[in-house]
Amino acid sequence: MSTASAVPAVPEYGAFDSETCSIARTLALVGDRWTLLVLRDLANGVRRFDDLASHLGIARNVLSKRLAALVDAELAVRSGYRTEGSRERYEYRLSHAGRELMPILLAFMGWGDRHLAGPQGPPAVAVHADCGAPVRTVVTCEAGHELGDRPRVRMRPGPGSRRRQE
Amino acid sequence: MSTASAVPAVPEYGAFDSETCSIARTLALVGDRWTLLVLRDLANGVRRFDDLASHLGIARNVLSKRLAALVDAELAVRSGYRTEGSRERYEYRLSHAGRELMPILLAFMGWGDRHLAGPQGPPAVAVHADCGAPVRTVVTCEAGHELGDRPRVRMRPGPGSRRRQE
DNA sequence: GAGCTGGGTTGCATATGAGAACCCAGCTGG
DNA sequence: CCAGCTGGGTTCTCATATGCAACCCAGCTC
Repeated sequence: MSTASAVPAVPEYGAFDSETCSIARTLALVGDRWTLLVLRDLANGVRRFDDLASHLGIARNVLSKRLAALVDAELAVRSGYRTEGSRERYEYRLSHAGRELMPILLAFMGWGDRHLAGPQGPPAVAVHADCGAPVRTVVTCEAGHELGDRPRVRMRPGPGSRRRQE
Repeated sequence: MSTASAVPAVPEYGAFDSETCSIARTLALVGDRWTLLVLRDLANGVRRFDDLASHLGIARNVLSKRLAALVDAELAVRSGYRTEGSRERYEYRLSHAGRELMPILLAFMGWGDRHLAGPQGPPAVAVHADCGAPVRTVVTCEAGHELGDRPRVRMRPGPGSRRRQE
């Protein structure tokens, strides 16, 4: 059963705690089946409960929980608004932290465009709001190299690393 | 209930099908609570069932299904290997397409580093395997602009776009 | 005062996940 | 030549999450 695996297969990496990892921590916030899609729609200006529910096809109770979790995590902000001749209603928008998730969404989009688009091409194109040119995510290193589609990357323990128990 | 919402709140965007979207399609493959973590570990060289199960803390039946799905989607490859004095065993590695998911993982990591790392700093640092310098993901446009942490992006329908039914 | 609309909550059926036990093939040691 | 170990799973049961439909409520218009 290899419990503690005295000699782990990948010593440098395997010895570190899986949950103490920025990927795992971020996924704990937004890594379920719906949250990233909710964020996508919020990023695209869909702000109202019913519009989100109907555009996403998500169950309303689930949407309710997701939105509450996003507000709780301060990735989204719920605020009241009122249009004339109508009582106060509520809407959701991304917070600054939430908007910083955009690169993640764009990375998903880039991969899907390259691997899952049919023969007709990608269903949507993301463009720079200022200049109108298509955008993409690239991986670069601080030495200025661009790492390409299959970046060769190694993980090193950082200052906040924690060894695995047991 | 606003079913078809004759005038959708975000006309240009809301009229398009939510599932016909590269983000949604990619999430359909890798967007559950475990798959991206499995991919992270595969990317870091953990290749064996027991090592994955014990490092991730994932239930073995779930790991089994996730790996089968990854192999099925050709994001991972299962192959036999044998060490001397031992029968044939199996291991999993990323395929080329799977390795191209790295930018997504790095985007998650970058966000978590900035928003969820404790006072001690990030738990791990991703470095360029060739030069050792830390890497990051950036969003750029084809006109050469760098879009920063909260990229201002607009979605336009692409060649493969589909309008929403009903 | 009846009905519409936005923004939800409640209750129930089903699907997915966790956790532990079990299984099987082939090596090795006694 | 059989017991036990190891890697790589499967099977079982139980808990949680999700989907779906129905319902609720407040304020506005008619």
